[in-house]
Amino acid sequence: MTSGDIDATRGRLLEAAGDVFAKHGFEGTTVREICTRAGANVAAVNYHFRDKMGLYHAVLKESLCIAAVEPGQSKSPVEALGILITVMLRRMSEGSQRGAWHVRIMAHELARPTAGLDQVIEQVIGPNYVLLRRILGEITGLPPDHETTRFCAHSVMGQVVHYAHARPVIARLWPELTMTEGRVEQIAQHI
Amino acid sequence: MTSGDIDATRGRLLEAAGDVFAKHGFEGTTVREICTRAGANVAAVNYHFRDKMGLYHAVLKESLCIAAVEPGQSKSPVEALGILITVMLRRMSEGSQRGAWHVRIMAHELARPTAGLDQVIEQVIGPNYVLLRRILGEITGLPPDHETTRFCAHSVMGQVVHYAHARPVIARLWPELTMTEGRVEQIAQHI
DNA sequence: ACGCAGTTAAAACAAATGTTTTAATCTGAT
DNA sequence: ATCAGATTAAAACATTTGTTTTAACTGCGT
Repeated sequence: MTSGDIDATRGRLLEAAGDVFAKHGFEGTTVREICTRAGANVAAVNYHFRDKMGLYHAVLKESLCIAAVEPGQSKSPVEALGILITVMLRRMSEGSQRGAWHVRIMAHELARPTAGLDQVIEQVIGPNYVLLRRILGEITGLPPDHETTRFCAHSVMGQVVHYAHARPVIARLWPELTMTEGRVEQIAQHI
Repeated sequence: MTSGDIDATRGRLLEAAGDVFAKHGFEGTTVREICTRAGANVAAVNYHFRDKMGLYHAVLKESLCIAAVEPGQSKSPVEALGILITVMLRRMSEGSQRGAWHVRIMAHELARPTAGLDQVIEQVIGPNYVLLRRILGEITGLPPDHETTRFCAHSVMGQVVHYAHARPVIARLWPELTMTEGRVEQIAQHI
């Protein structure tokens, strides 16, 4: 099994690890559960990746490369802002898909940071942050690194991630809320 | 040691447990670390509280009773909103004090909910939620359970908790930000 | 002094976890 | 067919975890 279906078990390991890490966080997951899900042996993790930590970083690298946001630039700034918010919201609201991994993992990293936090910030949050500030700067007429622009950016990010991270709380406070396209207009209206 | 300094080790246990649970979450903490910090024996946890879980709930009950927010009602709605936001922000920005426990614990509960989540929602978040909606309803002229009012409440809560939960991220995105009284005016301005 | 209930200390236990080791199995080229 | 290297499987290891057990200690009333 050297070539052809390159590393079937390695791929299954990554897939299972993404699910379990997203659910339980790094410390909370056991390599045995990952291997059971992947139908692999316990030693497979230490063979294909070096560590449990090596597998974690591999999962992050895999799930982050498809997470960058880059909407078209042809629209007006306010439209671009709406598009960006929509994209972020939609990405964070994806069910249990691959794209939702880094959101769940992010929640765990916020509670208990590991070395993976810098990875996520550098490759996903940072770019989105500068893009958001650029758009907001165009809207307000202020430079992107102005204090007010930064505050606005944090307000937007705060509201967006709130609907992703605080979902269990929101579900209890407002059980009737369904996650459809009706929220993008709310956020767009709020600015 | 039946009376007088009622349960010295029990109190030390609660104190240490609050710190460690806030740092590591429920699953991440070991009863041994708690007992070491408290200068108690390993069996002390199972003696004074029933379980590790019993200690966890005791910590929550202790740290939640001083967390309710109830500002004076004599001001105008917009002033009340400003006061409420200020109080929430200040409470969440407290250093490593007792009052900051439930914020850190909340971050862990969001990432990995346990039975303690309902406790926190019921005793802290829920009351603040209805109070916030009442104030917002007075401002907008809409009923407190109107859809728009709820969205506004979630926007406010999202921004507030963002500065508390996403602190490690913010620290990397905007290292120069210092947590003073300069933020309350920002949030108050944003509404 | 004695005993008694409440409390603490030390040791042990069973289960779980990350990792390693060692042997088996498979694949493809010679 | 055979050999070498890559991959998988099974078992074992050392450590850590929550919990229990058993004995020692403490203060206090009789």
